[in-house]
Amino acid sequence: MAPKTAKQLEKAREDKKVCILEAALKVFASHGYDGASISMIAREAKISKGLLYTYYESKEHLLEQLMIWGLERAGSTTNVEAGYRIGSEEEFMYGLKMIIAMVQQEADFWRLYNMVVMQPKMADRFKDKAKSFLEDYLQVYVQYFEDKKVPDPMAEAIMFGAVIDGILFDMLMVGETEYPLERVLEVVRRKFA
Amino acid sequence: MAPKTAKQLEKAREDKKVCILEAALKVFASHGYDGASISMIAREAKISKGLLYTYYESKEHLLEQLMIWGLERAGSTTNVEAGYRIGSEEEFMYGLKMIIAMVQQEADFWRLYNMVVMQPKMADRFKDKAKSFLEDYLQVYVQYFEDKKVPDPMAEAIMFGAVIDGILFDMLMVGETEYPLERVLEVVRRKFA
Amino acid sequence: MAPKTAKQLEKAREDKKVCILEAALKVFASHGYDGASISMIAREAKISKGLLYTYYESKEHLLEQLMIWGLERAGSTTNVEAGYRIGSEEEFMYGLKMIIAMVQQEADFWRLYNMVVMQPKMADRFKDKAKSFLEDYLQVYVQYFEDKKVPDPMAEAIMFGAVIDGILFDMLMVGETEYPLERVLEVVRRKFA
Amino acid sequence: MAPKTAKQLEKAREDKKVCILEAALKVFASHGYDGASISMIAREAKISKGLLYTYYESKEHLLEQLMIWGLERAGSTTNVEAGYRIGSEEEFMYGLKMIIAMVQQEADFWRLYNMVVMQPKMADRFKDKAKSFLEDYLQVYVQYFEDKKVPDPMAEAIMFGAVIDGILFDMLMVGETEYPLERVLEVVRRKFA
DNA sequence: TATGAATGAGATTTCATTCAT
DNA sequence: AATGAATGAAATCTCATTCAT
Repeated sequence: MAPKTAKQLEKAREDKKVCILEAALKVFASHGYDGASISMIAREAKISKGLLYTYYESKEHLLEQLMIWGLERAGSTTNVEAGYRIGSEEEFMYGLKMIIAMVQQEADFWRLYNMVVMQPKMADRFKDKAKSFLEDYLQVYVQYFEDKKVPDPMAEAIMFGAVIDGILFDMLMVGETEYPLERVLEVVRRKFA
Repeated sequence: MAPKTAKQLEKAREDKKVCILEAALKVFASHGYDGASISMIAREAKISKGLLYTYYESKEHLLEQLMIWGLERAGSTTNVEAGYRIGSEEEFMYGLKMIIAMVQQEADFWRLYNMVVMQPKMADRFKDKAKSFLEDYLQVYVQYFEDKKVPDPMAEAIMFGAVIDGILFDMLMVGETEYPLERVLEVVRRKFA
Repeated sequence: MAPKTAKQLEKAREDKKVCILEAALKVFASHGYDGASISMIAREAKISKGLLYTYYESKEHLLEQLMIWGLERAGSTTNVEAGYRIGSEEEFMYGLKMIIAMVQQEADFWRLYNMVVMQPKMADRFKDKAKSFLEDYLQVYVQYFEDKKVPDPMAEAIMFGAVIDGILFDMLMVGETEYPLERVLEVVRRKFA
Repeated sequence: MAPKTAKQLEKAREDKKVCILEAALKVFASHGYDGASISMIAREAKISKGLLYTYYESKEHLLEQLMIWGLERAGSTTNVEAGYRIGSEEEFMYGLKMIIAMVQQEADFWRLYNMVVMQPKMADRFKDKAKSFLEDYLQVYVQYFEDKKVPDPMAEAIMFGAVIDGILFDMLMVGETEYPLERVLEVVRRKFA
């Protein structure tokens, strides 16, 4: 049952690390970083506290890895990359819906992300990690608004970013089932697309 | 130190309570609810730990009073009340700037507010408190967009709310000095006013 | 309203001290010495904590005075004094009923007394206070049993003391309403009177 | 220090729990429940405060387990069970001496027991636990007195119970060395056996 | 006389982390 | 690799006592 080769061993370690990250995400998201305890996370991951420490050297380190992992997943889920170019209104709306779907799916991560960035001391430690993700994003939309010849494409893109952040924030806050997403997206289309 | 008359005593108590709230806000905002300790708050307020408990019966109660206090201040700072009606584009923009100024001034409170509402268990306990404040707000803008005859005034108002939330979120996150507020507000004017 | 003469003043102080003792008794009896707080006692006595300290210099001192006061009242309620002599079976039973009535009336005191004497450190401090009260008592019964020519009057008196203590203990424990006192006293009469 | 097999581990846990109970008993008995502190108990048990909480979830829970443990030991030490029947005066006196010996041996427990049952709030929580122990006891003596054809066997048994309680109370209070137990037991034999 | 704000020590409890097995 | 007992520091909270008014 136990993996034999070095490769299998490495794979098993990776799987366990992900399993721990998932447990940590669940617990951090519902109790906050400080409100969560290592015991809770270990219990959620169905391993002992001691073992957890062989994968992540401290609670702080675990949070850090969790943020990296979440942002990476966010980056790879949305197909926005540095070179990507939005070609049509349809593509614009499709991309928007993708982002929202991704946040809905990873609601725990984004709730945690929001909590973390609101704490200046914590935010500083993760700013770099979010930066490239956000900048790629912004650039794609600056390009889109330039193509549309709006007066101040950068400001337009920043404001569009605020729209997304605001919608997501409100949805995470009130619960997605109660939010009239379709109607709001229709307004977004009228204003931006 | 103890004033003589009952009135003065009551006044002194009130002052001290506000002093503690201010300290608590500062500490909660920068460390989060669970990350903040009563010791830190007492030190910030320059009183002993024990004394804090003659004013607020528990850490939880202190947070609750802080949320009430902050939302009340927010409600009284902005002149948005149930009956208010926005009459012109100038008034619309003025109101918007007021909100932003308020949040900038009370940045600590809004950072804390954001952290709290992201934690489902905590959010539930404060939903009622925020509800009337938010509903009054929404109603004023629904009215404004109705007057402007936009297709779906409710959705427009909700989306406009998301714009505000998004801008504020981004500003709280990156720090207000780095945020190109003027240019973004210009875009808002073009889109909504 | 305030008393003028030194005598009235002294009287007022005495009254207040008794009022505090009564409050302390109630609170100590239901929470135990360590489980009771000065705040609770002051609240029960409807005075401030500060004022309490002008009457009793410490919590310990308050307990001590309470024990003295209670034992004195017990001594004065029962008409058992050093010289007293029980003359008949009727007097014997009457005296027994008096003791029981007294403890029922002063149930709080005796509950507290029991708790205190079970703690070796505390008991030592109050042994002297209870001693004379108990010795007078014992002597009266030794005399009675001598008159009755029982084989070992001292042992008989000690055992009779145990009977009283046991009945009272059981009554304090189960609650007097549930205790079949009449029937038990009838047995006592058969055995001892 | 941590044994290997699950069985050994369970055994070690059980041993440690008993070790803690013994320490708690000692400290509770000499300082009372509220007067005793977790620090004192941990020090007595030679473990850290923190560890105590992996065995007992709270001070209250520790007391509860201590009462259960003590009553169980009392029940198993005396050979009085529901079906047992006292057949002779010798057996009667033997049983009595057994009870007294048990209480002498477990003096700390009974001192604590007495303190606890004197506090109405506490007593309520332990009444059920003591009930079956006491009822079995009572029943055995009711049977004995029925066999002896005394007028009111139930009252006789209850009074006999009071005798035992009284003797034990007095012994716990004055210290067993000073109590003329032999002579008093001789009186008991004359009256009841 | 009377108040209750204020303190500081200490209470109960939690938890990140270590380590023997 | 895996466990969870063990620790110690720190958290929340309580309370006897003092003191300015």
